[in-house]
Amino acid sequence: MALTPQSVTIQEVADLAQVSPKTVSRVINNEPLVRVDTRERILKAIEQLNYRPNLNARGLASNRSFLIGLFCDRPGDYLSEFQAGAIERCRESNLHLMVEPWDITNPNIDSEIDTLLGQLRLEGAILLPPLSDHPLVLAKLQDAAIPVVRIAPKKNLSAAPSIDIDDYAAARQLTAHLIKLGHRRIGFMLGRPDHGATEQRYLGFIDEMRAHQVPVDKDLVQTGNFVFADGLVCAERMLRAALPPTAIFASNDDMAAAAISMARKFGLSLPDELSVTGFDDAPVATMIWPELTTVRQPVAAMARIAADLIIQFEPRRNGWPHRIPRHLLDHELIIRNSTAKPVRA
Amino acid sequence: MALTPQSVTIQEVADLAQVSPKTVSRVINNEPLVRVDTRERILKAIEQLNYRPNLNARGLASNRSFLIGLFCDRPGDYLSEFQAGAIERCRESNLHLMVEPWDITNPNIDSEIDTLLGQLRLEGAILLPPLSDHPLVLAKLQDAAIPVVRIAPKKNLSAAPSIDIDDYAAARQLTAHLIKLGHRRIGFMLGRPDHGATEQRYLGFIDEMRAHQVPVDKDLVQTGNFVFADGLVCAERMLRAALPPTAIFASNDDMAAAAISMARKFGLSLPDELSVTGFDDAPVATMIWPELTTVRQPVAAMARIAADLIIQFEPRRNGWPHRIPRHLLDHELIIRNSTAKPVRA
DNA sequence: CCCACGACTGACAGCGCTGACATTTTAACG
DNA sequence: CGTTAAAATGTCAGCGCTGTCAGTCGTGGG
Repeated sequence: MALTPQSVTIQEVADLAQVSPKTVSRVINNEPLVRVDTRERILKAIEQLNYRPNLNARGLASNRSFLIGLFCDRPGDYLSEFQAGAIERCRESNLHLMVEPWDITNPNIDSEIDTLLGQLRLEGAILLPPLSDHPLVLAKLQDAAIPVVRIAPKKNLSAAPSIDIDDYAAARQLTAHLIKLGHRRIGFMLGRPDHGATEQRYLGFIDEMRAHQVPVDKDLVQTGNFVFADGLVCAERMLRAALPPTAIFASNDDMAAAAISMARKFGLSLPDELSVTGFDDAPVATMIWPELTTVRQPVAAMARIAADLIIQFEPRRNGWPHRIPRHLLDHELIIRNSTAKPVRA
Repeated sequence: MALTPQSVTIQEVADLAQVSPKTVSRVINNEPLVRVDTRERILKAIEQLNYRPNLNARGLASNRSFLIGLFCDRPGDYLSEFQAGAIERCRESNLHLMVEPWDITNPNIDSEIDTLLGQLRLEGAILLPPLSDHPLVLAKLQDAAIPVVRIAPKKNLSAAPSIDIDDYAAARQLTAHLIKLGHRRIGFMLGRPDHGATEQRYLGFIDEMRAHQVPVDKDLVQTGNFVFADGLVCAERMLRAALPPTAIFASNDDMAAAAISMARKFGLSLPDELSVTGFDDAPVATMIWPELTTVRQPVAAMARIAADLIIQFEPRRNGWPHRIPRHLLDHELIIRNSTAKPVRA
């Protein structure tokens, strides 16, 4: 009946530990009336078999769900656009969205994923970067036969469909915009190295610079990890350079905001003495002055498609309905007033 | 066995529609081989009995979960601090967080909640404003005997525990800070009227002003609904006034950012010609210049406590472990450089 | 030595639903 | 009108676990 190979059940644990399933159940639920040595024997069996109780069965028998709802109004400060898009699509099909943050630096991620996947049979998983490229996570999900959608992945580590925008093309456009304005010394702030977008945006920048025969000064390429604080440091280094840039291409809006903040500390008048471009069109893009020239990603749409792909997935055929492994969505170049012609000294 | 009164089952629907449970199941799952009139009869029965299939049973029988995981790295742009805190606590107890946004202007919220609660038996629900005060939501959850924790609620509509900071006291402190700097004309931007914090922050402002015998000009009190765009409008109105303020108390950081943005358009030098205070210490607070004087809320801690309360809840006794209905957490006044002594003309 | 009693464990049914398969009905056609 | 296949519906077991309640075991007191 099961679509997947039978996972370990309470009965198997009971057999191994030479007790009844009920006693195993007692241990699982931390009930008191179990002798210490019995409990230990059972615990050992659980460990040995790598047993994870099935939440549906537990829930059905005991009338629980093991789920907590976080109720809120429409997405605002608290909820990201992405979640909102995914949740909306889930609702249409009577599904629910479970958010599972994972610290990729955690060495236990392995067993934690086992626990999650062992407990409940997810309909699918949407992977945000940098998890889109995490080999272990991808492997585990594949083993569990859980359909996966990767958002903005780096490599083709998996046959799973991916969704992203053409970061490379967008970066070229943004760079072209700066060059067209007359900039020749342009600094670049890289994002987190484990995000796929980081490389694409950089390549787009480089290629467009080359195409216009504008030299790229390696001193003006710095890693800001998509973080405001790091962006501050990058910007400071660039502005202190012997020949400071007249424009900075930051790989996201937070770092762009940092560049603007730092430029202000240097007493520069914006955007005349320094043009800055961001990426993402985050809320901050229009909350600062000058407002950021940036690239808007259709984040909610990406999320919706991701959820939709999972919902459309045909488990029987073990296949995706449309054989489009790679969805490239349109981005939009948004020119605001953080970019202008450079003033010549 | 059930802790709650037996809910409607597929059998009851089958009886009413004079078919077998299996056929009802076919309708639920949108299987094709059901005659149109049979389908309609069943649909009518479902409607009439207000039947909602039990997800645990469905999942157990068909080896599914009806849950989609959204996998991501540690909370950043996409994930709010609040969620992160709640999820962390849930993990410790092997629970999962399901995010359920609800549009309170949606007239169908009633039946949507029914659907959700009918489908799965939530362990508990955390209500964020303005849902913390939504009478219908509160009533439904109470009927379903689902423990509720209300975040920053407005009224005592419910016996459920609540968690918040002392918005009133914090607003008084912030106001005192401005008055101490020498401000006498202070504008105030109200938040969304349906948030409990809105009133408390305003009252704190008013009372502190009165305590120092500083008059409050009604023209300088405007509603910005916690939104940047509205804040822009408010700020413009205030700055256009015959006697513009020397300081603006914005009820959150987004609106404070708007005030700063607008002040810049008016050519004011900040913070000398206009002091601005925010509230929340949102990311934007330190991404703009001048950085915002604001109040930091322990958001993650609040979330953690909320989840913890639900986990600690004793369903058998139908009671909360510690009889502390109202948790007041400490806030922190953060003075940055968006506030300064007013320059006198 | 027996009994009572508490500590511990097991037997068993059933939570609500669906998969596999059996059976009945309907439609199609000569 | 009979035959046949397809369509529509039903039967039944069982998903994996826990609640209830009925044991079993060991210990201390009489």
